[in-house]
Amino acid sequence: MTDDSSATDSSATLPKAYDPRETETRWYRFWEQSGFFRASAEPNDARPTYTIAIPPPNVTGSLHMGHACRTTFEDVLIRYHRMRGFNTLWIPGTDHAGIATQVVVERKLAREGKTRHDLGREKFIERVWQWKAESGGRILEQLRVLGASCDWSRERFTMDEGLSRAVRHAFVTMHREGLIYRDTRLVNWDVQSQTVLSDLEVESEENVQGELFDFAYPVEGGGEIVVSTTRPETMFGDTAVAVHPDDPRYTHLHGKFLVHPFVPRRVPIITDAQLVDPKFGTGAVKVTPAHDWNDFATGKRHKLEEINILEKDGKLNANAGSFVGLDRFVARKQVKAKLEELGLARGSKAHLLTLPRSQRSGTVVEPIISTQWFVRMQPLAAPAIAAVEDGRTQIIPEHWKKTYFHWMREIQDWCISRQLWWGHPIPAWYCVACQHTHVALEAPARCEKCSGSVTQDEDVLDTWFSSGLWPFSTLGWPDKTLELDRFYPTSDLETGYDILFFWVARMMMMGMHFMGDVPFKRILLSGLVTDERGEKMSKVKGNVIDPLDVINGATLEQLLEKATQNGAKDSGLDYLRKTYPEGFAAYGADALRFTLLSYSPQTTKIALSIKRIEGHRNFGNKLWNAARYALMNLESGSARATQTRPAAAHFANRWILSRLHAAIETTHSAIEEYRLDEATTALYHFVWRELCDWYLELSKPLFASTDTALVAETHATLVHVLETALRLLHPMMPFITEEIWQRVPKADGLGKTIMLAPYPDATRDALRDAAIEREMGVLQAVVVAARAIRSERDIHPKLTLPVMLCTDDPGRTLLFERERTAIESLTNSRVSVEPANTPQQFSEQSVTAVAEGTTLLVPLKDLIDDGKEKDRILRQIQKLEKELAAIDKKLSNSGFVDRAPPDVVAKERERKTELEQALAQLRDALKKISS
RNA sequence: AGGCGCGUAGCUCAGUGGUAGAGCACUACCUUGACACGGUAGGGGUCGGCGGUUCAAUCCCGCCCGCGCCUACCA
Repeated sequence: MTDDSSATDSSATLPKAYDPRETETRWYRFWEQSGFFRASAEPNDARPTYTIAIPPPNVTGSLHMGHACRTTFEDVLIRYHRMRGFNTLWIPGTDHAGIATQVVVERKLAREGKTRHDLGREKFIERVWQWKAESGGRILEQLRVLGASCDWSRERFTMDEGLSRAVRHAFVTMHREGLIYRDTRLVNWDVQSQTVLSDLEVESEENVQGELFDFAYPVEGGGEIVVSTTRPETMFGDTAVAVHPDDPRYTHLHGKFLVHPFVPRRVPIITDAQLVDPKFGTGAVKVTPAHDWNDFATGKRHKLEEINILEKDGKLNANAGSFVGLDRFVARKQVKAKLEELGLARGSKAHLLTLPRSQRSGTVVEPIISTQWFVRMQPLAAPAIAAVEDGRTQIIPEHWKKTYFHWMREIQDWCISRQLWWGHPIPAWYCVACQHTHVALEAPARCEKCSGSVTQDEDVLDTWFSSGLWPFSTLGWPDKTLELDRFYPTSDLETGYDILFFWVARMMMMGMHFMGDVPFKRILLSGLVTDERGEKMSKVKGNVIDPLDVINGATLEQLLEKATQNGAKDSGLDYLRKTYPEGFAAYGADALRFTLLSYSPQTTKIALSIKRIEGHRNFGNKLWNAARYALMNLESGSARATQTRPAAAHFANRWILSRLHAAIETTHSAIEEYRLDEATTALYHFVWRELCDWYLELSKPLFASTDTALVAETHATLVHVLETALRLLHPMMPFITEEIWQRVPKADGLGKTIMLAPYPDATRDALRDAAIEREMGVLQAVVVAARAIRSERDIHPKLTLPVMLCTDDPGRTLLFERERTAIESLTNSRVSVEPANTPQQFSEQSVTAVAEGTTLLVPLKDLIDDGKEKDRILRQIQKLEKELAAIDKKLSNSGFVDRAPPDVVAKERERKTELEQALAQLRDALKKISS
């Protein structure tokens, strides 16, 4: 804590340092209560629309950096378009997040010593809704803290009535069209959550150190055949052993049978060239059709029996004989032991394998045979592929297109039923009497075939089924609404690349299918936010950075406490201690936003650095102080911001208007290209380096002038540039810009809020002036050179020095004479403009520097150390000689002169002349010292 | 195994076929009436390696090394 951070300066209207905490909530409340976020539903509103459907966060979740990142990006696009006069709609909402939410509630129940089965389905779902009521909406409050300007009046939830109706409608329609079907096949089973999973919900853990276990099956009538397996317990489901048809080792066994050592079963030896690689292991493969993907296919080829050996909880069932009731991993050990005992074990070796794990529970997924609902994907994928191919939807960055196409072209049918209780019930009913299946929007009273009674399918739909409809279900679909008509297709979708398949691809398919048009025109895929080491944030690692802690501040103790609560390991706590010994200051939402925006969208990893956030907090403070300076000076005049460029004649004023022009244009094109990182760089540079470092400094002597017209012009320029810069920055830093903007003196009728002010326009707000910029370049070079002399000589800033600017160039002479006061003010010197040959005539000892064809001469009789001065000049000479040599080499190369573009050659020649001139001047200076 | 991406200053990252950039960190000096969450001036890089194309390569192409991710397979 700095000692006087909250102190106020008596002479200024603003506190010395900007404190975001109180400001941010205050302005957000004002915006929301004023209805500024609302999209227009006016039937006659002719403005173009700009729409984003928010990626709905988990309703019971809380904000993480990934959300913060996307939300900020979306908010910038929304605010930018709103300021540009679009009818903008940002639809907020939440997802019911089936498994995730159910697991959380089950865990809470477990703490009471109960399971969901103790409660029963109805009571359990009540508990989930209760939990949703408690924690739901928290995450939306957190989006508000970030400044998200969503149209909250249109907030949706994937399980609310309207969206549930959309889900039923989609299911029934697709079923009628033959795109949804029910089938019995091998699926991924999560024994912990006790539900089936889609392929995408299975993650593979690579290079796990496992064991390849060999054992022998006795052959009927004598002999044996040895097989290898990583899952010995599955042998209860073995219904064949396969060998390669051409493998001579096993030819004599073709057609024979094996004796299962544990259960009364004859196991046939089959030949299969597809399954068996004779070079692997023993060349003989046990076949378990009910529990392995390849074996399932093999079983179908050979019409093998499919024997399920697992209960839903992963324990072995009655098919495992005396092993019944054992957990799969316990069974594995015992099977091996028993085989040893029987003398059938044939050794084992270490083996690297890939384990399929449930994305949710982390448990090893078991393939089992089960009856489930599926979506036929190929017919849906085709139009979604075409839409990206022909550019109706653009993917940014473009390289993700390949990944999208690859997945879409190899797409597998999607298992959409889940054995959960929390989710959309499947709108299917089965006749108790005749088993007939009814799929309908509402429950049928009785079976349409036999009039028997019906019961509803007990399963629910995969969460992603409802989120796939999000871009249009939130707009009222399946009804034909004004909103659908106006806002579909939406404009941009911003999300993490990790859910490209889960969500984005499915929205594309659903959108094309139901709306006949793409759901969004652009897909913007952002990277994953990691800690500063580039490691994925995880609760166990303890490296999770909560956006709210960054915004509101947190002590190290608070960070450690939170990490501990989340189950962080000691190494994680050490990391926190080491990396953030001081905790976080309250950097504010603006600083966090600006930082998240500053990372290139091309990158797949956003290694969030707190130092960078701090730097952007400092940037906000810089802006704040620029405003303090401006407001303080404006008090003495009557200048008002008008949102129209003032007529400026003076050098400094014209220069800043010219730089403003560049800043506006760069920001504009950067946003249009979704390069918000470039926009932040441009704005940072403009505000700090150009506005503060140069213009504000140049304005100081102007305000001291007695020329009242000049002072008035400078007032007008200053207030205009400040007000425009605020508007330019507003989408990225909404809070501080509003806070300052409200205090800027403005002409009447400029509105109540910066967020509805027009976005700056280079033509209206600024004026490019290339000649002035060139002059300023000369002035800056001379100033920098003079300052360097001071700095290298350790001359105290308070000491005013004489500086001679020696040149024969009439333009420069004029410039230096005209801007003498500016140069003097920027360098604390007394400037005189002299002829170019002055150094030769100057007999006193002096320090020399060369800039822009001008020799700077600073007579410093008492302050000069000849040796040091000589070294300094020599170093400068060496540097220039090196550059000159490189240019000479190029120019003496006929290939370059003949074949390079003429302007490039001309540029090199020009630079050569400059260098030669500068070198001559430096050598003169050197000679003078040496003599 | 295939695909994609990455490798640039101590750190985090931009970038370009024509003299290598930013922020932070670092060094020195400075509390000057906007700002020490600051100012001024500095130091620091054979742009992962090797070849090729080119007048010219950090950038384009090929190979290699290292890292990350995705998809598939693994008895």
